[in-house]
Amino acid sequence: MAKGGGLSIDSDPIGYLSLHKPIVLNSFQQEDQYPNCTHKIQDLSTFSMDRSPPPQTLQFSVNLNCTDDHHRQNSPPPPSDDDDQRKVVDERDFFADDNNKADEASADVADKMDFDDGPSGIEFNVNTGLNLLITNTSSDQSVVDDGMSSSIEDKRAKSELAVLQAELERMNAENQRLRGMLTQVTTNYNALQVHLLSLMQNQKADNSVEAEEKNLNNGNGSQLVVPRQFMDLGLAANGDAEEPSQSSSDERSREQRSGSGDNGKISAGHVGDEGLAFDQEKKEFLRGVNAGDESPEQQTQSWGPNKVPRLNSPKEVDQTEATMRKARVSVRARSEAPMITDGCQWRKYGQKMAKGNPCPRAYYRCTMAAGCPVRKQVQRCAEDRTILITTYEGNHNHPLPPAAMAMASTTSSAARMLLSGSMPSADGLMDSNFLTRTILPCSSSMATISASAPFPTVTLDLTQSPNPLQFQKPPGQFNIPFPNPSQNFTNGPVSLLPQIFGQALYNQSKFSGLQMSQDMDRNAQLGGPQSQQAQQGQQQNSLADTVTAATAAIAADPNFTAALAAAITSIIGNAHPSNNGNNSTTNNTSNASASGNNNNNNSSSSSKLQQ
DNA sequence: CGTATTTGACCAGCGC
DNA sequence: GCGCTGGTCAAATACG
Repeated sequence: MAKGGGLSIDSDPIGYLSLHKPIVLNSFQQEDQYPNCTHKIQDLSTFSMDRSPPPQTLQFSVNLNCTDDHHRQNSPPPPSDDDDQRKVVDERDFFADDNNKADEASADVADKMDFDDGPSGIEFNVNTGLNLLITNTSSDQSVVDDGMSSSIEDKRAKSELAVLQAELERMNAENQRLRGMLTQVTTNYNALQVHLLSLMQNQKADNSVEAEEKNLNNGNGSQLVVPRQFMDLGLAANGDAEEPSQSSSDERSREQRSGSGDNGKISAGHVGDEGLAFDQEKKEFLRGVNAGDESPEQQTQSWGPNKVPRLNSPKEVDQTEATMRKARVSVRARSEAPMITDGCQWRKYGQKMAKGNPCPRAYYRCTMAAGCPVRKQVQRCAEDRTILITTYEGNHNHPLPPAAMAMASTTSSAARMLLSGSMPSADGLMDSNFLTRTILPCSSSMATISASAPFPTVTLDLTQSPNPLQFQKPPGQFNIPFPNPSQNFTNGPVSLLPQIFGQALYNQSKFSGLQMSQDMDRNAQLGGPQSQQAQQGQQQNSLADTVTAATAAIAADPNFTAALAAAITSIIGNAHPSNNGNNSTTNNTSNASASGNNNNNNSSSSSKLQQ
């Protein structure tokens, strides 16, 4: 049996295809049966390759044009129209040394035969879709045996194979180019990160100088003092548990309601908490409540004599607190599950029907540690009930698992983003244009800041509605791109998000800039002379924190390398006026990312809460 | 029996 | 002051 033209596919260095094994394309019939057969390979240009780990698949189709009539006489009847399935020919058959096995393989190859009565005899086309299972071997020669021994056929086959090789080379070149782009993007990302850190460090230095100067000039910084609640939205998830704002007011009110004799429960709860500054602070507060020597408002004012200086006006304090303490972060995601998995343990403590929404709103509190003040509300969107709206409030007072740290970090950063953005404005409205221009130039509706609501809220929209105005978002908003924007979130992908940011949080500890940001938070909470300046610096840094968290998250996991490229490309592309930013890239990469990260960590979340 | 959930009641804030 | 609404409490209930 004569072999056809040789097919040699070099192993591509990039990994697109590693092919050394000889390929033997058996004819449909052996040549000794049909010596005059003039099979002509018409088309060998359509093929695709699979980059998945070995065994790899090379899939292409072969059109054979035969003018001889022997096939009509001996060939099987034409297949039905739907008989176009492509068969996978096992390597054992294709690369068999003896003809018998090759013949067996040949029976698997014939897929589609289109008969055509030509003027000079019978002519029919054989359109064969091959799905070759290829493994990496040491052989370096591939041979196509179409059953014909003529040199003409061999040459034709060779020419077609040359086309194939050329296509392979083209794809190799394209792969190289894509790799180069990825490298470039990664380099740019690193450069931006370094630049960001340097800017943040410079900012810190400037703030320190300014703080000293102001202290010298004014003697006190009370005029610009930020309420404690405002500063509590730090990176508590990093293990730096801080007393969140919500808990302060909540427990204050609770204490007020319960009276002085009902503090044991709360106090006991804090015994087991991490050794943190706010514990002493709260104990002092509880002591004050027990003593009953201060009204709630006075307690608020004197909340932290060692933390935050008293404000000039108690009314001013209350108004500021009322606005600031309730800063929230809302996450919108498509999910059939009643609650997204965020790594924390939650206990439901209430459910109410909210106005304007037929779906009830569920109230949860974190139960991972006694006295953890974090609350969250879960409610389905009235317009689209597949969308789950989860609103987080407060900071955890305990260490969190990575998955939980993720969401906590995200919400914390987002909240600080919100607060820092609203700070400079007297009416509580942030300069969204500034934020949009400077930090988040992309225009997709992924995150929204609403400072006009009674409580300033950051909304991270993971649903990416085709119409950003579908949910009537208020003015003053900017967006954060996520690598998985258009995914129809189920419980799986939703829970993936915390993993992303959780990993990012691990990396954050390596970033001096973020550490500096945390230091600023501590300074602010300690109410030291640099608190207000630190807060000012925080205004800039908090924005960068979130962006850094997102980008670091992607970079942290090799599986998200493609997502990194997509995300940054999206940002760059959206920043460019001529690019309106399509989602195809991010969609593809996100899918790959999701599939590459199978360790969907539901970890410590209460399974009951998922039902 | 311990824990989690449900659900009606209560409270605070806000607007009229 | 009254009503509305959001948020929380806590007794009752469900569940494992």
